[in-house]
Amino acid sequence: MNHEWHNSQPIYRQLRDRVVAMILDGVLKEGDPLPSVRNVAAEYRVNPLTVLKAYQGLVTEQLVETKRGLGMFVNDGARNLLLKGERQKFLTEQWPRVAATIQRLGLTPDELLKAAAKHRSSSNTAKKEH
Amino acid sequence: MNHEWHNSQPIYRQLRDRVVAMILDGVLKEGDPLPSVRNVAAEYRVNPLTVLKAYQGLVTEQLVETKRGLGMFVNDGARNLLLKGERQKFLTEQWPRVAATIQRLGLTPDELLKAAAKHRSSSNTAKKEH
Amino acid sequence: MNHEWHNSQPIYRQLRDRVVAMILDGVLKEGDPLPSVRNVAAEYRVNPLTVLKAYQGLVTEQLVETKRGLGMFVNDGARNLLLKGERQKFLTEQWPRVAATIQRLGLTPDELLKAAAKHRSSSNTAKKEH
Amino acid sequence: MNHEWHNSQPIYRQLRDRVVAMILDGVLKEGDPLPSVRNVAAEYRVNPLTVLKAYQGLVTEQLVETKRGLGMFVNDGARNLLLKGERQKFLTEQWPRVAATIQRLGLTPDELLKAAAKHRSSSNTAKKEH
DNA sequence: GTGGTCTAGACCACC
DNA sequence: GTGGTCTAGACCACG
Repeated sequence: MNHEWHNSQPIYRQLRDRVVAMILDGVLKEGDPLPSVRNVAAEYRVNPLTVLKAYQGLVTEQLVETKRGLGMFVNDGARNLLLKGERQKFLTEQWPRVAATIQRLGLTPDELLKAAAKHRSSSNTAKKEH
Repeated sequence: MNHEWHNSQPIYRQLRDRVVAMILDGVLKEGDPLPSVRNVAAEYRVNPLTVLKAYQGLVTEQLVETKRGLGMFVNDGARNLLLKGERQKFLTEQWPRVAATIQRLGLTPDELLKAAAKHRSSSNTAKKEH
Repeated sequence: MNHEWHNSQPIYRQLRDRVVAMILDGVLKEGDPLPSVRNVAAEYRVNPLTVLKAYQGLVTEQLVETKRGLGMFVNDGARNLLLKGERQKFLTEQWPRVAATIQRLGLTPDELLKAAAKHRSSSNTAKKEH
Repeated sequence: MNHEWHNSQPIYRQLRDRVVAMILDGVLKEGDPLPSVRNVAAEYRVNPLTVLKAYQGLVTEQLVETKRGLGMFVNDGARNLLLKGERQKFLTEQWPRVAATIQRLGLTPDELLKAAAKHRSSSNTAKKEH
């Protein structure tokens, strides 16, 4: 499988978002171990330091904790914390601008739904088993 | 009036988007001159070079054309070009990720509309006359 | 008729080149009056000062001279002066870079001739009577 | 080695053309990294911003792509893209005027070839190994 | 180490 | 008055 980066965002940010998505989607449950830095680095052909930086961000967000010698694990309550924090951030920071753009471009709900559906298919390769 | 920058995006990008919005909203019509680099720089208390960079981006996007010694002017067809290009870009690049987030956070259309409405009020100060 | 400016070069330069071309082509003979500043400005929808600047350049090049109250006239020997000076300038300044580009792009004499022929047709509107 | 600027064109434009030439000549192959902004700036004794401007132009031309923290790299297909684009641009924009001048000055192919040959010798210092 | 953004200030060409 | 180019120097984010 080939991994693609949208270069608009730093890689470590994209890695962080990826993990967050996995938690929200229930792919990673509380108590589960995160995939090891080395593995991720190898699979995504990225510098291990970059992965580490992403993971450490998650620690300061209190979403995961590290057990020395064992690895990093999803914290209890991580999912709820995320649901609260991310909703807030999304609704106040991201959504307003997106909504303005939608209106400005005169996009109909129909077009939006169609576009969303089309792109969803390309991203469910790794998601099948939950 | 006070101008605020959301520091996530570079200023010149925000300036560019501002002009694009004015064209899409019909505030700037085709053939109209853009506010001069110096004026914008003074009003927004920004370095002229930064404004220039934004404007030159618009030139390479063929939205704007410069007449030597006179200033920069909105090109014919700029609005249509924008409507086509920006819709395309938005639907394929920005929207899919936003839609995924919405679904992941379990946000309802109701919440979205409410949030959009709340933030719209803060931005219609200067827009009254068309 | 519509006049178009290639904005890569300043207008006054293009005006100057236009007159030079007319002299070289024999459209303007020695002793002939140059079209009046006012007329040119009106026809080309350009600021008269811009035309004046072009004409004054020709004076310092000793190609034309001004007779107060009468206008500006092509000097004796202007054509020969041009043939010498322009050839020299063209062969040392312009041509070497053009030749390099031609070689780099692998353009054949055939393609060049065809392209030249195609564009010649668009410019002989004003040239018919000599 | 001493680097000279022909002051008729802005430096950043000359830098851009230099890179384009290197791609066309095969000195820079697809996937190769461009010399770093800082290095070029130092070597040519130019402000880094100027080099950056040249490079960013290449990015918007899609000839080059930047990898965060690593540098800028020649895109796949850059050479072909150039061959198509530059030929087109040259034949329609530059060549017609040059051809007109040649004809006007009554220059013979012989004179042109001689002039081209003379200037070629001054520029093949660094090109030997491919 | 890489590129990216911004500032302050100078100078130029053009209209 | 307009935009355009360049410099010098600072600071930042990224890998």
